[in-house]
Amino acid sequence: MCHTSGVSSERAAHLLRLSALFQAAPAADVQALAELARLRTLRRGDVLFHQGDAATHLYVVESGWLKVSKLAAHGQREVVLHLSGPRQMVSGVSVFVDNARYSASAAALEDAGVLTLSAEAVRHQTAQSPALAQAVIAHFAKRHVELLERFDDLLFSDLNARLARLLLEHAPPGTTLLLPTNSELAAHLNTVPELVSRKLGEFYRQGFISLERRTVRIVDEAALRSLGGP
Amino acid sequence: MCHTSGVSSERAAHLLRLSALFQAAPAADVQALAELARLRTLRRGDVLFHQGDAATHLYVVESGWLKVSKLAAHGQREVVLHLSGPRQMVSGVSVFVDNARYSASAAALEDAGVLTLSAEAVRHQTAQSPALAQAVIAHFAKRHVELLERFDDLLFSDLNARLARLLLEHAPPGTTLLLPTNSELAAHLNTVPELVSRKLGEFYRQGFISLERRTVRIVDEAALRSLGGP
DNA sequence: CGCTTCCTTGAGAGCAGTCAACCTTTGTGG
DNA sequence: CCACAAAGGTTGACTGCTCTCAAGGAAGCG
Repeated sequence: MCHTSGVSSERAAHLLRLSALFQAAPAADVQALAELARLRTLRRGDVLFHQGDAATHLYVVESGWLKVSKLAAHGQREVVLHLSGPRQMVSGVSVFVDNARYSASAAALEDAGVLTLSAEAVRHQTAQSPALAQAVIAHFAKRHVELLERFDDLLFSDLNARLARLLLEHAPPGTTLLLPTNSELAAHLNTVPELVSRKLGEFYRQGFISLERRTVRIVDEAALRSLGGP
Repeated sequence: MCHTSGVSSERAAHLLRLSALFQAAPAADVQALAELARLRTLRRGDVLFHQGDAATHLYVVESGWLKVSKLAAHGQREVVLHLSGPRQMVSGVSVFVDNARYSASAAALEDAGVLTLSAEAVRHQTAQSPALAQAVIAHFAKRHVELLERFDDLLFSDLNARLARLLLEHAPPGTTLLLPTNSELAAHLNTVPELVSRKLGEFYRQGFISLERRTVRIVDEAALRSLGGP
């Protein structure tokens, strides 16, 4: 599935210092963490951790993209909470809760490399370094606000609105976008692939977007905005 | 609407030290905050802050209960995110985001008293006191996990399951519970009062609960659990 | 070319939401 | 004590959105 290897502490320190979370922390603190870091390689589709697993590690993406998602109990339903790219932290939250389990799953969207840090080490370093603690607080606060926005999005909007907003965000008028699979879109919109297909078709027929193969371009921005607004 | 008054710093310090957030912090740090604290009195229904207001203050509940909820854009729809009672913090998150606005609203469920602390002062003290920073991190992490559980609840369960779980949680078998209004229940379940009425009626007719006036008691625990489980 | 995967489309079912009417309870003032 | 009003609760009929199932078509890859 995936592979863990040692990594020079200089390289790890370099990566950590670039990360959003650790860039504010003193070099010495980062160095201490870096010595303990390992680099793990993921292939597209590999799962970094499953929802419910004991939260033992914190990860920093080095390359590639991960998706963090929640899975419905029995069904196949999946909702994407967040995408994490280079320099971003994954699973920061669970690590700071006692005896926590991951409350979501993380998987690689493409081949990726992640630095793994043990929860214990991170907590210890954070307790030592006020600057690092500040950075963690700022990160959590930001993530929390993002999550609340997602709440609004998923609870108060119908599918037309969610899809319209997704298109406006990812394919700003004037640009073009190669769509991922309908399944992946569905996971972002909290729906099923069939509905994505239908709605895209409707938008096309109504002249809101142009659609060629899987390439989409916004034609009628105003229409999409009015769908996304209310 | 509501009333702000000075409060002796000894009393404020005492309250703060009892709060979940500040109990781990050094006395000197708490004292500094307490000098700046004011006590605000709310009457049932008063709104402490509205979603979208600039996030200028952090609040610690002294007495009474507040509900933190999100409101749908135009409609009347409301979803309760969290209830905060004595010693609990309200709006901790927004205060640590730059130029943030409250991402939810807070209102008093009953007459209440809250200590108000300026965002600036809290951020400053947190930067000074590592122990306080640790407490903030632990609090945020816990809140984040709670929010993700709410996600599951609202996105992956139908109304029967949500109501069943709410009943099991608030009226453990053997105990009895006086229900709030259907509107309030609806806000917890992300639905409308009519549906709450209907579902409670169904549960009663099926013999899952006993219902007299507004007093409910669980009769068939297994049935409710099986509704809440899948 | 055949396999697999994904996309598309139709038909139908179910849950949730809306609207409107009516009923119950509560509290107030005459 | 009654009359009344206001707030909340209940119920029925109806609509609409989303999901499911199933069949068939297009695209990518060996």
